[in-house]
Amino acid sequence: MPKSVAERSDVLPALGECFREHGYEGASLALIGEATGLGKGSLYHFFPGGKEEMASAVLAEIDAWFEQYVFAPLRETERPDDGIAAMFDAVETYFRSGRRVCLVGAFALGETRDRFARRVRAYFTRWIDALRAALIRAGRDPACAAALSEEVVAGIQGAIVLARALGDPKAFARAAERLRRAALST
Amino acid sequence: MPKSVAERSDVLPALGECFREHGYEGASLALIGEATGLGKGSLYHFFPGGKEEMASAVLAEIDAWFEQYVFAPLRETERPDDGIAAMFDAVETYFRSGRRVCLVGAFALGETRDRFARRVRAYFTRWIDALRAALIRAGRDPACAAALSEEVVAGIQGAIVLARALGDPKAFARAAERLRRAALST
DNA sequence: GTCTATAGATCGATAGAC
DNA sequence: GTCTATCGATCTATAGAC
Repeated sequence: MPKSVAERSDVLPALGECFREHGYEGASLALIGEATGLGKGSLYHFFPGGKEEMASAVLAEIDAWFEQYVFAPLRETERPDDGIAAMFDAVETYFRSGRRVCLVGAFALGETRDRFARRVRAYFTRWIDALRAALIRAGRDPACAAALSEEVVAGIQGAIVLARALGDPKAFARAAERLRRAALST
Repeated sequence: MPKSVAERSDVLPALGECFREHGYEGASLALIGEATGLGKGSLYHFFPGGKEEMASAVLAEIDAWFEQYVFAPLRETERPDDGIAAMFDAVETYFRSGRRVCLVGAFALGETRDRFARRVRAYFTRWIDALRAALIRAGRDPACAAALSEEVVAGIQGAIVLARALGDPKAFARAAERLRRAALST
């Protein structure tokens, strides 16, 4: 009996890991099929647009995850410091202390930057905007909040690069801790 | 008359830009031939190891460039603050305000991380070590210098990611200016 | 040293049986 | 919905003429 997948969203996690692991160009349909356990026929049934639609769906899911666990807490938590703390908790878990790359950041740096430029820009814009608003609610003046929000988001991306380059997850943890203190010390 | 290239080092700049532009997997030999103006025959004459040797040679050249214009000034400039300022000047020029990606960082994030892992790690280790030593010479205590050197190098990488993602070179400039002040304010 | 031609493998994508 | 078979294109790499 052939295995059946209820919805295409069921394969998105494996799809995401495959793109994270091999990059957009490097993630061949053979590797994707291996990672998802699906043949090409099934993959094209779920994603008629092929690999580009697969990557786009993964980016949309990442967007939704960050919206729920990072951006929304920043915007909606009553005490802004709680939202900021929740952001760091979520981010440190999500990126597994730098062992897991940020697919959006990797797409921004890599060969795929033009193909998904709008989605990539929207992700970072919303992150920075939500963090800046929280910092302002926490009592920072707008200019400081704008600079600090960029510093934190860029710092997290840089920490992932560094941790991967050094093969040292602790480098990510150190940077995250430093950024957390900088963001919370009003 | 067929054009002739004196040495393989003559094609390394174009080769580097091609890898920066398209990534390791994305830089096909067709694109590389177009970027360098050389046919496959010539490319394999200079790089018998194929694409992997091409990328390795590019990384070696990048390493040498940073050794000369970034690491050595950090280590050897008499007044450490001058070395640190020279580092920021060189880096801001080299990365063209974030319009040009760091190939080493991109390789660290991307699909190619294992293939060039040693070279990637060595690049970042030497950068951080040289900066940390300069900060200590400038009067910082060792723990602070270690943290700050990681912060600066990761911050630069993150600033490149962010500037590319937002399509806004000013985001790189702002981050570089902030990091420069943090590194120089003893 | 540079080129063209091409091998052999793999790519993304499609067709059609079940 | 899932599979296998297969298409044409493209890939890396090689061979050999000049």
